[in-house]
Amino acid sequence: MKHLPHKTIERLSQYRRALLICAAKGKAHIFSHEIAKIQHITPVQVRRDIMLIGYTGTLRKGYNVQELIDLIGDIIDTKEGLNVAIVGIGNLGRAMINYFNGKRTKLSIVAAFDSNPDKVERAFSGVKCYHIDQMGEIIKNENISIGIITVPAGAAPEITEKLVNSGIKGILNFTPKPVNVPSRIYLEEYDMITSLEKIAFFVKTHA
Amino acid sequence: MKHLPHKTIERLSQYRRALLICAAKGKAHIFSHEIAKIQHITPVQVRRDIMLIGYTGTLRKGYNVQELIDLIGDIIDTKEGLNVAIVGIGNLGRAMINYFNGKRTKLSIVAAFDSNPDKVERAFSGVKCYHIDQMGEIIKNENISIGIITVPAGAAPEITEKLVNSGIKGILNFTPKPVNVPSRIYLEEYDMITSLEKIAFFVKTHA
DNA sequence: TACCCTTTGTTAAATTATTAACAATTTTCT
DNA sequence: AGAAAATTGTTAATAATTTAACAAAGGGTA
Ligand SMILES: NC(=O)c1ccc[n+]([C@@H]2O[C@H](COP(=O)([O-])OP(=O)(O)OC[C@H]3O[C@@H](n4cnc5c(N)ncnc54)[C@H](O)[C@@H]3O)[C@@H](O)[C@H]2O)c1
Ligand SMILES: NC(=O)c1ccc[n+]([C@@H]2O[C@H](COP(=O)([O-])OP(=O)(O)OC[C@H]3O[C@@H](n4cnc5c(N)ncnc54)[C@H](O)[C@@H]3O)[C@@H](O)[C@H]2O)c1
Repeated sequence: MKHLPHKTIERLSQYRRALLICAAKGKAHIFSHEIAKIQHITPVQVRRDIMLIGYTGTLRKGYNVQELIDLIGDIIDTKEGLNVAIVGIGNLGRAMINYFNGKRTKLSIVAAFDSNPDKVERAFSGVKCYHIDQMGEIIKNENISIGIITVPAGAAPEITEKLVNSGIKGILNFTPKPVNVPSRIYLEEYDMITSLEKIAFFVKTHA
Repeated sequence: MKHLPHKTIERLSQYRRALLICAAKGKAHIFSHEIAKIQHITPVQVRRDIMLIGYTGTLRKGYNVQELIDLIGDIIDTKEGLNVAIVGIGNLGRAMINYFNGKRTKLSIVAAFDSNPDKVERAFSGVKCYHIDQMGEIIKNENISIGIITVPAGAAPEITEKLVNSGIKGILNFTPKPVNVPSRIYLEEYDMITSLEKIAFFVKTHA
């Protein structure tokens, strides 16, 4: 197994999410076309992705759900797990913490930061909120490697810089303001408006 | 201008978002490399996208910001605009309404739905919340064509079906449960965990 | 004027991603 | 046993996307 395509990594994450649900329902084996149905893709693509990670199913029986979950874990997760911090405990930040909380063992939100004194020193869905000035210290002490940005757009550049200076390795930016990071840092950005506008375009052109 | 690639549509939406900020700052012209810098892509890609939509800049002066905004609008937006509904007024739903509110003229969230009686008949960031049972009626009356799903994952299939039966044209699903829709409906799904796991993978392999 | 620099627009090449095709194997059925 | 059906694994083909290459044009400047 050499270089996994970007898109394959995304799909593996999604397969695992679906597989965990199957496992919870007591399903022991799954066919490529079942995974495909769930993810709205083709069975060939599923088989190809699984081939790329070197896993082999059983003919006419499909893939062993638990084995596949474990293997995807070996690829995506690190042994000790990675710690995550979230900056900005507004509506979106709270939604994210709340959603994430307790979902993953290998990826955990261990700290929150905010500048509003009403929020610091409180816990949100079990995650303690610190003042933004403590960021450098906490990120180092808690060995945090990923930061999620959910502050107002105007504060994004400043927060990004703080995260970078604190030694973060990856950033997920939810503000509509694109931020700049050194190339060693992996940056991912998401904005709902792009998703909606894409839908709008296809609704329009398909009409 | 024939078929615009999927990816180009996404980027056009992002360009416009950035261009609107530039316009607000009073910037009249912009170079391909400036747009590229903001979006973390190459200037060639920007020029190519702009070529595909048939716009032409001025040599050594760049693109006219307002013209480009307008043209992207012509491509993505419909003349009268599209109406959007959001289902599930929890943390995430409120974050989304609040973010979206007042941002776009051509795309507006005109109704919210929830099953919790404490939430119906109230307004959230200016959007009125109706009971889920009124969905069919309101979607037709208000001419809503896009639905955003932010209910608990378990309720996603049922809500999807309701939206489909109400005649919705496009769906943006934020629950971690992939849903099924007829092929005439454009579906977009987003899950933060995929983003985070992708970051985790690249942080791990780049280390 | 002649030359250099910048920046666009476009075609061509390279890369990445998806889909198709099909052999191989196991199970089921007759 | 033999035929039919289902399903995986893999290679080959196709399609989509990005990147490179470069000509053309405008402006600055010696
Ligand atoms: N990408 C998306 O789809 C999407 C959706 C909704 C919102 N958003 C964006 O996410 C961000 C947060 O949205 P929200 O609704 O949670 O906003 P919010 O105003 O509710 O929350 C912002 C939080 O950040 C804190 N904050 C402000 N300045 C800060 C600073 N300098 N340092 C640390 N903390 C600071 C505030 O105290 C507040 O708690 C906004 O930028 C919004 O535009 C993005
Ligand atoms: N994609 C992402 O990145 C992301 C992030 C956070 C949360 N989520 C998901 O988004 C969803 C909402 O998250 P949240 O934190 O806002 O949850 P929440 O519990 O705060 O809100 C859910 C809302 O849906 C309403 N609801 C429940 N059942 C309903 C039904 N049958 N019909 C109509 N309304 C109903 C509830 O009354 C509540 O208001 C969850 O599925 C969560 O997993 C996704």
